[in-house]
Amino acid sequence: MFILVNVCSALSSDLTAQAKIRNAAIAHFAHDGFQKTNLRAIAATAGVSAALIIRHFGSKDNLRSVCDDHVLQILVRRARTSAGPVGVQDLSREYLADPEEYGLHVRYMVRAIEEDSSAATTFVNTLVEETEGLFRTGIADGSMRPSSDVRALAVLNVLISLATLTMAPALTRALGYEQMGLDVLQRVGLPMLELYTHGMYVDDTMLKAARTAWEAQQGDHFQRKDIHHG
Amino acid sequence: MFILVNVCSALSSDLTAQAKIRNAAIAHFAHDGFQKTNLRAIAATAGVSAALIIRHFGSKDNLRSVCDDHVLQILVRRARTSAGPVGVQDLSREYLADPEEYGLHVRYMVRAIEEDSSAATTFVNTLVEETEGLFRTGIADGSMRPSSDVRALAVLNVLISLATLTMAPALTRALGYEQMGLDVLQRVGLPMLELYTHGMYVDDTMLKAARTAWEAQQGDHFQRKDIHHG
DNA sequence: CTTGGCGGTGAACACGTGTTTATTCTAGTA
DNA sequence: TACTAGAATAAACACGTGTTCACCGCCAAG
Repeated sequence: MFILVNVCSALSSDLTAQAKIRNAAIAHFAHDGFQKTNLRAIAATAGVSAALIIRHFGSKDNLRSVCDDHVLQILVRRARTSAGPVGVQDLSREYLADPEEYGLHVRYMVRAIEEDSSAATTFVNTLVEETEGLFRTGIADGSMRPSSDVRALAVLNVLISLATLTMAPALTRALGYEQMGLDVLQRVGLPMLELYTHGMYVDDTMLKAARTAWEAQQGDHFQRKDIHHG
Repeated sequence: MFILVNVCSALSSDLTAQAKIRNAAIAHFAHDGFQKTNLRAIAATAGVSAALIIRHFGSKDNLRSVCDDHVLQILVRRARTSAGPVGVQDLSREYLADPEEYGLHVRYMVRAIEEDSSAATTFVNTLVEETEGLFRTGIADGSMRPSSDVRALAVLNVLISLATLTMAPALTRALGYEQMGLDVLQRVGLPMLELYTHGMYVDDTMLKAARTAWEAQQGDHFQRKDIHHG
């Protein structure tokens, strides 16, 4: 229901059954996540039977990887071409600008990131790559400060941009709004830009302290127990 | 398996069955998420039968809410007492400092945030509140720059801190590391501190542009279609 | 007209999993 | 010892869901 009717425009016409299924699956995965959507719901949205999905895609997992590839291709192409001037919160701005198409794909990727699928890795890497390039040119032409670690800075920025999407509900509520919207985004975007232009500390006490502390720690950091992940 | 053996110390002793089940559930929910863990796995870790879980907690959902309350209580108390000087990446630092106990609870909360449970809202709100208070005193004593919107700045900071946790796998890989660890955290932490002390733009071109653009847009922003969420 | 491939379907199967039920074990008490 | 309340369990149940299977039009080729 809900937004699923919106994408009917993308599947009501004379598309092939495979495309209809794929689009319906993308919509459902983006809206409910991979695990929570069942094949019968996808089938209903696509106007086919559940058996046909298996016939065409073999399994639910394979359907997912096909959707991954499709969304990834679209988003990556879009990320490469539309290298905006800021490049930081483009993602969230475009997300709100065109909820029907772009928003669907971005939401799909957000879900993929949360579930840590392989497509998410490629997507994040592409974003980092583009951002890093943007930063390097910015530093070269003098519009940006030089950084000790451009790569890490790019990662940090992508992280922040994506975080506003993945944690949109919590963020929205924390600011007292009901629904994510342009107002919420501007409310967060302004401090973000302020942070980007002049930071939030008045001097470099913290920075120096951290630098010396970490340099001193370099000798024994390897004897720490590592932490397991996923 | 994996980290679950680590928490055996917390449940192998003479705890009551309810506590054993609760701890086992917290470990499993933190490690695999709510949906992917089944009652029989929790029962096995706790050394009891699946039926006993239902007997004591009524349902899986209720068990979840009990775990939510328990973890929330611990984390909130800890957040309130240990108001560190920086307050920004404390979370991730403590996360790595004590993976066995604190890390488990933080991971639990990260999962709760991803699944957007009600406990996550309370937790995020608490963090934002604490951070905002920290910022206001920092601004008052002159160690921090004044901000046009302290609340939003606090939200932004909590967002960034939590993002490094929720997207730890993607972040780690984007920097070319195998596993999250102190090295990764320092690699991101340094640019973060640099960003916090002097920003990354050399002038306020972007900031001014955004400000004027948004002010001009204030007249017609309400006629945009809103986006639906979750 | 028959035939064979192809897109498509409904019903059934297999299995994981939350929950229920009947039963057993255990400890405290008279 | 006998009894009872509650803790704990194994087995069964209910149900959702991915997948398989037998079958059905339909349409071009012979």
